[in-house]
Amino acid sequence: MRVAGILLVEDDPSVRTALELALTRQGHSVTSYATGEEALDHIRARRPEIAILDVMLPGIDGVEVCRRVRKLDQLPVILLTARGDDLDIVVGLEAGADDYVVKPVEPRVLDARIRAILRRAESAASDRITFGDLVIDRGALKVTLAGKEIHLTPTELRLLLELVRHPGQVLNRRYLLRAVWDHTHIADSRLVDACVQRVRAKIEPKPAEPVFIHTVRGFGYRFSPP
Amino acid sequence: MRVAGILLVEDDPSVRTALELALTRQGHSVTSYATGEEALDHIRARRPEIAILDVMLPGIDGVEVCRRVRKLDQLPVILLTARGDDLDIVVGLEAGADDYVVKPVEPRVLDARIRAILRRAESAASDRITFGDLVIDRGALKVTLAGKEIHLTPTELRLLLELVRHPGQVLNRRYLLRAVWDHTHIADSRLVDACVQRVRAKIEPKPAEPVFIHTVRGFGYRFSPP
DNA sequence: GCGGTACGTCACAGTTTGGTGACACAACCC
DNA sequence: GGGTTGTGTCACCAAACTGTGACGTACCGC
Repeated sequence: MRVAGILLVEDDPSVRTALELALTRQGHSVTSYATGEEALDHIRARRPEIAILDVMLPGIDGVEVCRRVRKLDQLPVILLTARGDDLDIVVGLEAGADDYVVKPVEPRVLDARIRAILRRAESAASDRITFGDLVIDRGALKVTLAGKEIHLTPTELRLLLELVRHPGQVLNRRYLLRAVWDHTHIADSRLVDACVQRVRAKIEPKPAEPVFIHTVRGFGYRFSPP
Repeated sequence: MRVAGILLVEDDPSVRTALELALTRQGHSVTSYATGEEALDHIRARRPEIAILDVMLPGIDGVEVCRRVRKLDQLPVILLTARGDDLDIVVGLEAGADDYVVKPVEPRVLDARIRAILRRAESAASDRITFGDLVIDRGALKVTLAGKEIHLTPTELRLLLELVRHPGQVLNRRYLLRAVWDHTHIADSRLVDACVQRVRAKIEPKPAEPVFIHTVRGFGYRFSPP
């Protein structure tokens, strides 16, 4: 299961690569940078779910990135450092970090800490569902594909949500007409098909070979993640 | 500065006393117990702000207390242990703990971790919220934009507060009518829209391209910081 | 390959929706 | 009372959305 969009900032290429690999193996989707400046740009542009910042960075350091992020946002932050100095920990946490982890760290432990923080951060926040690159936020009514927000019209969104509510199930047109359009419509209308097509055009990388919304000839449509 | 009602559970009397003393010195108000059973009773009865649980306890251990607490509540939990085993950490965090601290711990560090967790837990409950340039002071009922105070009428303020209470969530008009106007109004009234426009006119730098209050066509409005 | 059926595609006009400014009225305060 | 402020409503407009039907295409059993 893919979980979070993680921003990793670490200037040492070998550590960065190792952590990125480890986190990816844990099922996270990771983007990494070597500098604080890039990280801040990424945060503003892409809104990751959590940031893991090395404290020692050239230019803007991790603690400073953390401080600036805190002015904008509730983005959870984990600080990462080679030094386990108590004062560093206190300063880091005072800067607004949610956790402070001393390198070297076991990937399992880092993963558990990430999940603990995300659990806390998101418990009050919206419920979102992730299918590979596709993220559907039912609270914010936002759909993103590979981090890019997709605009769906109300009907399209209702249709997608209805399909997603029953992953793997085939939903026939009559059912969808009642659930999404809530009227007992003319049975043989191209309405559902047209709407499915519109949704596909927006969320399917290749609409002709859909990976999310599959046609089940003679029955209806099935949403199943790739 | 206001501090927390902390529940401390630790069976070793000398450690318990030392921690209690240290945390009290940091300005916290601490209640301590030696067993998990007592802790659960206290949590149910007294609703502390945060629990610090030793993992090794006679009877119900800290991890189990944590698990049970999590079924009830969002109460923040820090697990405390003499063992720094990776597996323990993972298990503890998976049980729902917000942090995992290995003894012996510097009081300053424990304090910083407590504050970091409370900061996040209380950010939703705090009196002042900042979204970029926009500062909303729920205690003083004052709104400032880039340092300049904005005058909002009572209804406008209630609407803004309601939206801000659910950042990122789409709130529909019916909900807002009940929450802000508290009457089950005529369903198709432009009341909400008009009020949103008025708030926008005051807090949005460019009301035509709002950055705080977004329209979600067909559903309602969403407050999300820029 | 063929006929028949089911589904995909498309453009467009009618409809819906929300933004906007004006306005009436109530409440409130000198 | 007279002015001021706050609030709900309305009419109008632009923009966005959506159902529809015609037509093209894929699929299936034979």
